[in-house]
Amino acid sequence: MTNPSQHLKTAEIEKISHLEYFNIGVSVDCVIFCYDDKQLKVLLIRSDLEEFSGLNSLLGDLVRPDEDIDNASYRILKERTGMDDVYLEQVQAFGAIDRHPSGRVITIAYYSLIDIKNHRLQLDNNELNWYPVSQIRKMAFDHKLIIDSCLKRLQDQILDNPIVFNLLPHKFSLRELQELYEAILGVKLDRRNFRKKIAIKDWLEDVGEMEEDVPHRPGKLYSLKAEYRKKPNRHKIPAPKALTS
Amino acid sequence: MTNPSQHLKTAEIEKISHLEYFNIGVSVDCVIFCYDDKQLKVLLIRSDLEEFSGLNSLLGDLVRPDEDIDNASYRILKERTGMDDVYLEQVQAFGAIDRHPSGRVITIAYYSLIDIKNHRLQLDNNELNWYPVSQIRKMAFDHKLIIDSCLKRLQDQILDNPIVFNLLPHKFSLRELQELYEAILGVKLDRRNFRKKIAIKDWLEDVGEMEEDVPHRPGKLYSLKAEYRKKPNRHKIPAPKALTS
DNA sequence: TCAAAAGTGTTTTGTGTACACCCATGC
DNA sequence: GCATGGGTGTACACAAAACACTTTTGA
Repeated sequence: MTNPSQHLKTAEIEKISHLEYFNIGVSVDCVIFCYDDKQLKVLLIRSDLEEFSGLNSLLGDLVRPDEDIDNASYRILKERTGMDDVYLEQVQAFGAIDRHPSGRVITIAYYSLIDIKNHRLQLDNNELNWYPVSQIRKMAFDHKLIIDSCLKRLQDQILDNPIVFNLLPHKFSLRELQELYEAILGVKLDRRNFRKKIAIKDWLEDVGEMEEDVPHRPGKLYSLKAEYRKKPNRHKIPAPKALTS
Repeated sequence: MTNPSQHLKTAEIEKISHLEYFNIGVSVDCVIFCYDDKQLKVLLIRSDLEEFSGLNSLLGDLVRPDEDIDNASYRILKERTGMDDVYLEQVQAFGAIDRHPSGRVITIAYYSLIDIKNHRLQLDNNELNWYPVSQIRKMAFDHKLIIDSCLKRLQDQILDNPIVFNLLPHKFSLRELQELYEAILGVKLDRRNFRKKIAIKDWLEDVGEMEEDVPHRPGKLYSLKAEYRKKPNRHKIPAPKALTS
């Protein structure tokens, strides 16, 4: 056996010998969630590809060769919504061979949570619009599959991480919060049990104000404690405990 | 406003107008776990790049333009281990700009579980070897980060899905199973509580045999029920319930 | 007979869930 | 005064955790 170090090659040689493989497009697709009208909605755009005429697609773009993939998703979000301080999280890559009619394009899916009241989009035409997640059917590309994956991930995350507050205004009532959880999880929750669980998590602080202009008894307003507001918890580190002793 | 359909373009035109973006390499990296010597180990290979001389890297390869990304990970596993009926699951993409010295290469990480006793690798040189996860330090590329992510995902999954059995021989004792869980989670478990929880999950069947050649009282041997053995549960669908009423 | 692990149950504690009544406000 | 949601507590079931002794085998 010869010395392994003799087999070493430089990165440059490595690349040149595989040039034909650098022929795949990489895109990022953002599943941008908002909460509006008691529904979880996703921002979709009318596809501009003839092949998908009449169908909606996610907001996405090709990743530039000099651009980090996380930055690409931020860029798309900034370009489309004008917001840049948002919760964004990668879900996974989708890479079926024929998922894109332009050629081989692998896409990396991100989901994002934004407060619609914090930013009014220019929805001045019917190209770009919010659609209730529950009503989304056929989409361009494999985007229905991507939305489903992102929704599932979101459902998993909200149980342990204080991220849903990115979908709400700064001040909100417990009823609003509960309705949001119900919209995301697709289930009805018991009010007393819900409040108990939220209280235990200790995420909220009473802002000392009440709801106004509601046609019933006003509820207290809360906001997320500052310590949780600073940075979204990108790296979930839930210690495995269900089986620990 | 003009009719939106006038703006439609074909996929072909779309691709031609973005040709410079089809200049990114896409690779797949496999974190191949096995369980050996009461330790969780990963299959690593000595890097053949000068830039990473002396460091180990994951098994990976560029995705071919006509190859599905899931298939690419299967191909790598097959080429390296000879096994093709294995548990494989995508974790996420890693796409920092400078993560690869050859140029812009985005990688998609998979983890895999194999039974080392079911297949003896040709480890006849020191290029390819199993390393205990707990002892892995510096690696080529961002592969340490990738391993950490995959381990975390594995830890999450084993609590609800019967996947660890891919790391064990067909027949095993409850002690072996418990030691495996302990190796993956990095914690000690209580024997009685562990057995209770495994019994509740109802994954196992008694094969009616006992351990042999052990220097102590032999334990019963179990195997995973056939219904769980057929197909690994690739699409985890855990109904969110912690907050439901 | 010793070492080493197999096998087994009970108690306590915490969490999830189901459920009902009075209160405050706007109209 | 009526409709609407706000706000609160208790009882039961189940799951998690702590914990110790006897049994079986090989050496």
